[in-house]
Amino acid sequence: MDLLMRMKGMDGEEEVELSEFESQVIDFFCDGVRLLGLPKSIGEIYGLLFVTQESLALDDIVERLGISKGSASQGLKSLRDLGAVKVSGESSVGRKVFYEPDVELKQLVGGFIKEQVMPHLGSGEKKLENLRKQVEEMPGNAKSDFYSGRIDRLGRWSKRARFVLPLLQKFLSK
Amino acid sequence: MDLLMRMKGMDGEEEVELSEFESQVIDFFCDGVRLLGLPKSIGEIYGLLFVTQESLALDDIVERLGISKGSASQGLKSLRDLGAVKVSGESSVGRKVFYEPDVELKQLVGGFIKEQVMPHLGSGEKKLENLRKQVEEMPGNAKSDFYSGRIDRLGRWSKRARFVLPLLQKFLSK
DNA sequence: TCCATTGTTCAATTGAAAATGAACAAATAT
DNA sequence: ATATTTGTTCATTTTCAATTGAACAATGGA
Repeated sequence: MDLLMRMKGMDGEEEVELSEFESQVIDFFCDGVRLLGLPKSIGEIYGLLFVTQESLALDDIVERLGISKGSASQGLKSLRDLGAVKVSGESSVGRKVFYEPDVELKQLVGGFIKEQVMPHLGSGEKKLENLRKQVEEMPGNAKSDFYSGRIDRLGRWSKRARFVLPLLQKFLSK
Repeated sequence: MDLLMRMKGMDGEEEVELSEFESQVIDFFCDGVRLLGLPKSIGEIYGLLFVTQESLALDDIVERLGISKGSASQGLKSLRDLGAVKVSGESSVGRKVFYEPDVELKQLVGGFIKEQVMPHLGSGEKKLENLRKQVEEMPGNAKSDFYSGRIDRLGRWSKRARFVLPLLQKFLSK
């Protein structure tokens, strides 16, 4: 790296304040992710990518949002897992990675369902199975009948969810 | 209130421990409400009602769950607002109110959509409208075109949500 | 090789939201 | 009237998850 680039590196870290418009769009996504029970930083990062025409690297995100590198790294990891951001091809400099948002609602919802909802549904069903066994081992009486009915109902809820979630995705396609 | 009843009141507050089965069902609902971004106490209260054949009053809930009266009161209010619990008729003693759970999935999901999702959707649309105005006041150039496209996209997301949510409820009915 | 750049991990800190508990209100019974 | 039961409110405390920041890889360039 030559002198010129080093100098650019030194004072090139302009604290590029977010415009009012950018801030408001980012806030919009912060609200959105809170509704989904995700950390605010994820909304900030996705919001910044959404409102920025150029793809951004981790350092850009850290500088523009004023968050820590750790937060940005973890947030980007979550967003990658969710399929909400993708790696842009135009890297070229070293191993630096640039990100851009996936802006297709269907993909976003699909990723959320797959990563956040399905795992919970699965572990819930395991717990249900365990509960059902406990009921079967109880002495048969009015109370165990009541419990059995409740567990049955939970089982039906679970089935409905597995039926409806893929449908939901389908209806978002077009 | 006579002496007998007073005495019953004194040692009638048996710390009725939750059975292992009851605890596990309650845990099940705690996990569930966390996924929806609601406080744990709401899951506990609904879970207790769900796993109890008799309808319960606020004091019963406080005693059996070992939570504060304030928590129970607020939790029950939320659950009433969500339409997840209803007041049982069989009160009779004073103004004491007994609760039982609504166990119809369709009702529960409907209440959640109406109380939690729709308000957010509405306030989001107001923000969007405001953002669109800001874009219209920008000097026309490549950047404002990009912004305009993004805001359009968010508008379409919102429309899709309003279309799909009622559909979701419908598919849970039977 | 060795230094600079880029990114991850994780223990410690912080902060936002939930729970507490005491004061208060409202209704009923005595 | 007065006391008791029942329930709500809200300022404080607690809790737990998100964030930080420093240490640690891993890669690439000089």
